[in-house]
Amino acid sequence: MSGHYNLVSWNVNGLRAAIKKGFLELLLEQKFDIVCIQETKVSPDKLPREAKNIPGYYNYFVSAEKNGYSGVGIFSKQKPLDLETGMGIRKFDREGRFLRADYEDFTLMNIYFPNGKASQERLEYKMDFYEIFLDYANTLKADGKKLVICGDVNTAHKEIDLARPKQNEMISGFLPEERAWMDKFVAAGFIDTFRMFNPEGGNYTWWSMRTGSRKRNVGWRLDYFFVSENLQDNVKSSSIYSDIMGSDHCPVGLELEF
DNA sequence: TCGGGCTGTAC
DNA sequence: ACAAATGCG
DNA sequence: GTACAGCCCGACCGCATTTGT
Repeated sequence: MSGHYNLVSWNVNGLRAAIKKGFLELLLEQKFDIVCIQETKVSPDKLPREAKNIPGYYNYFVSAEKNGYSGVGIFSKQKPLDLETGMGIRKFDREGRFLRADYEDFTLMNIYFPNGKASQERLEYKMDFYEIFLDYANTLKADGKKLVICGDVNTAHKEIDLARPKQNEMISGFLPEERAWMDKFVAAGFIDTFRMFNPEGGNYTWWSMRTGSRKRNVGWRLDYFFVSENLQDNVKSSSIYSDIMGSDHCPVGLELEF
């Protein structure tokens, strides 16, 4: 069995706006075998025709019940053997944050984890989502599945993962409890693939739009590719495409070799 | 995220 | 049809 | 009385939707 997969994950901050800024080029160049996107902010019936008719790709979407909110999607050259559109828990599934695609060589999960900044309630919702997801991933792992987990995790794991750690210790996205969950997730055997190759600070995937932070690189690393330990040897590279514009996040990438 | 305006403390 | 306000991040 | 560190607060951008005229 041998194969090569080039994957990319991108929080596009509104798919329709991203398309106007040239998002579809990423697909038309055919460089990636699988493209995972988050924050599509669109329901399937409002999705532009051209996004559904990209030569060479199957496409799958879930959306929130609330209009213009959340939503994730996958473009895939290979047709997955199976597709799941949620974790099976209504309070999470109604926000369109989870897609799972099963391939012969691995199981892919594309996730837009909740943002906890708005209120205490939303922080609790985020922490609940984290716990349920870890249970879900551990169950698949116990089955011997090879897991690839990507998306917007909405937490910077360590001090090295954001430009202003001290100022944000009490802000959702870098709270002790959020970071502790990421410790637990990693301890459970899920590998932050970017750190397999790059130990340096200054590598971020999100920059605030409000004060021109991106050109000064005042950012956070919120977007990740994780793999289960049984896939570690198949990881060929993991990257941050910080020069690709069109969203307040930039894409992250993973190359797998079987 | 960043600056202004306010407080308090140190010298 | 356009402008302003709102919700969310 | 001046200097400085620390805290609080508000404006800030962009997407999509809803509301108002």
